[in-house]
Amino acid sequence: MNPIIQQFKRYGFLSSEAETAIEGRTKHFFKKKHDHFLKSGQVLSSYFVLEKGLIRAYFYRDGKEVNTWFGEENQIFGSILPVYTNRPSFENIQFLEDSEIYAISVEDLNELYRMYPELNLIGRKIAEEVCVILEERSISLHIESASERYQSLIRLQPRLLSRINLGHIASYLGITQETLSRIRRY
Amino acid sequence: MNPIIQQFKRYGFLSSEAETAIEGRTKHFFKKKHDHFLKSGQVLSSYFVLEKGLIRAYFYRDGKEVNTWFGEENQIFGSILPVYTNRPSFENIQFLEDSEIYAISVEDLNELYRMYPELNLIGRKIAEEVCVILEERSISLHIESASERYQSLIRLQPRLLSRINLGHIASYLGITQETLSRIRRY
DNA sequence: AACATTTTTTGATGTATATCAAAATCAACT
DNA sequence: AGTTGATTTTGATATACATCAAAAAATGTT
Repeated sequence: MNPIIQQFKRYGFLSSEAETAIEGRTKHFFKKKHDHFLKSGQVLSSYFVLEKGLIRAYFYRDGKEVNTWFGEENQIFGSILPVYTNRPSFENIQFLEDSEIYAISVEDLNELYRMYPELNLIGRKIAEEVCVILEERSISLHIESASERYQSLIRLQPRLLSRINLGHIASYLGITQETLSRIRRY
Repeated sequence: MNPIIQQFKRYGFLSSEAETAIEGRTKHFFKKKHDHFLKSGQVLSSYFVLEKGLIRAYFYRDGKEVNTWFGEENQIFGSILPVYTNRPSFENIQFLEDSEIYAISVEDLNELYRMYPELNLIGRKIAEEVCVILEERSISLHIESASERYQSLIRLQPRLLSRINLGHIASYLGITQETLSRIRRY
């Protein structure tokens, strides 16, 4: 079954008409490790679900990459900014493993919101869930030391550590790779 | 006119029935400087609009207060967590000036979502806007130095600085008051 | 297996910010 | 206006983390 529909159903009721309409707009891709799904400023971002694989979102700051989040299987993602403003994201999204992905474009999503207003409840729940996650992330960055942030990451996404190299993790935590290496040594 | 309705209308269409229902559930308070609107764990938080005044949201960490945001006139606030989970917030909300406030409880809001599903579009837009703000805040905490965060705050909420003492601002920025004082001296 | 490349660790040193203590300034009240 | 309490600034020192350089370990390739 289409994993976008599957995810949507976790948040609220979906009529069979809406379901069919989503089905018809869902795109299915296979991507290789290191491929990019979105390049900032180029494409209007979308909601998507990783059927298999691993992704990171990052942006550039002073010519260097800064990771903002990692995505694993069976979650729904997408930066909210394009959905809210209809402008492209500043984020790039790259696959860190060979991946299989189901996606729906922002244009299609907004059309679906118009055609099936019931979808707005699901959209609201998803956005509210993202708020809760972002609040936690802000608090972690606000008050935790580097080592506490590392512990928080282990708690929230334990499987990441064996799948991603230290440089990417350090960038996500807002510290250098050297500092992360020393933190792990204790 | 009821400022909650006024704010809602910025995000989408409101039927006159929904408008009347919101009107009937809106509460109007006057609060003194230093009063609390919400104490964490006690009351289920709500959406509200400051007609006049100034508020801060904070929580405790190791017995010390940490400010998470400040609210000024003509914005809509409320922590999303209780709306999403139906559980009380960990945040306290305190008035920093004598204030006038219009509020709607989470229970009432959720009832309104059930009675007038059209409201979900407005709720979605509000949650999406909060996501965008929280993303900015996370990035600021992630990559900016203390002094850059201070500049960001000046840019986003310039009027705060003359209304709030340094200790509160420093706590929001995640630095000590002494460091903020030195940053301002240049 | 040997070589090249990437990733992780280690060491030496620099910098931003914290901590503790006290002085200076500002605001509130009689 | 003078006294009291709160807020802000200043100074001395400590700590967490960054930077730069290089070694060590792991991984990929022929």
